[in-house]
Amino acid sequence: MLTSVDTDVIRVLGDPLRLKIVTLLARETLCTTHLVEETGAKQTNLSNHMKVLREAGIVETEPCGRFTYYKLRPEVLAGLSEQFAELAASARTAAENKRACP
Amino acid sequence: MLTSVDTDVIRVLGDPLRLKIVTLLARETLCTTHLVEETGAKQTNLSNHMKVLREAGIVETEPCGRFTYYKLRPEVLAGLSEQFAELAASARTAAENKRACP
DNA sequence: CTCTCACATCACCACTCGCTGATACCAGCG
DNA sequence: CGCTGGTATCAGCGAGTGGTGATGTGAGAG
Repeated sequence: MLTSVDTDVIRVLGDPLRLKIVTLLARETLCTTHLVEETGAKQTNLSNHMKVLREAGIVETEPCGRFTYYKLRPEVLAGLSEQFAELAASARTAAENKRACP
Repeated sequence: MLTSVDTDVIRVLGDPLRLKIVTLLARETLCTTHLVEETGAKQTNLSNHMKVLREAGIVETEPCGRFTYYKLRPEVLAGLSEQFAELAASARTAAENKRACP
């Protein structure tokens, strides 16, 4: 089926700041301090968003001394990409499948 | 670049009902009445969501007598898919790019 | 013409969500 | 130890958002 896209991950990525975090993490593994510098957001706010990303399974944490490093889980993004690709492919063939007026 | 993902489309697709609508429209072109039947939502609510989808450029309208047919724009979904694929690909190579602790 | 039906818009309520400040926790350093 | 710095959690506030009922509009049927 092509309905298996769960909205939780999409909703989480729908926030501009979180998407920026994901974009940054797509380049390199970073800890909260780096993210605070890069995004300009408050530490509390960042930590909050990181919790959301963690609970959505989008990022993984890796403690390193006092620091906490975050890295992306590519499978999640790849899965999203594939599901959107399926929808797009299905949509291309569905243009002429017009259900009759009731 | 891989930062060009605009969150508007993602946010719009982050709603369960809207994603269901998109999934249905990926199969066939439907009008509001059909969508009301399929989703069980109120007509007003549906119309509201369709407006959001329309303004996000995800669907197109096609009047047919008294009925209004909606169909997906596959390019938008394909673009999303590609951008997520880029992020995933970048994330795979970024695992060992760990910035030094400050 | 008038009535009906499909659809859109408006106004309102309730709720959720993001942001913030205060605070607690934990690891290393002296 | 006690202190410092990095992180997580908590409570609260304000703004944005989804759902709903009432109402408007426009095209076909009779």
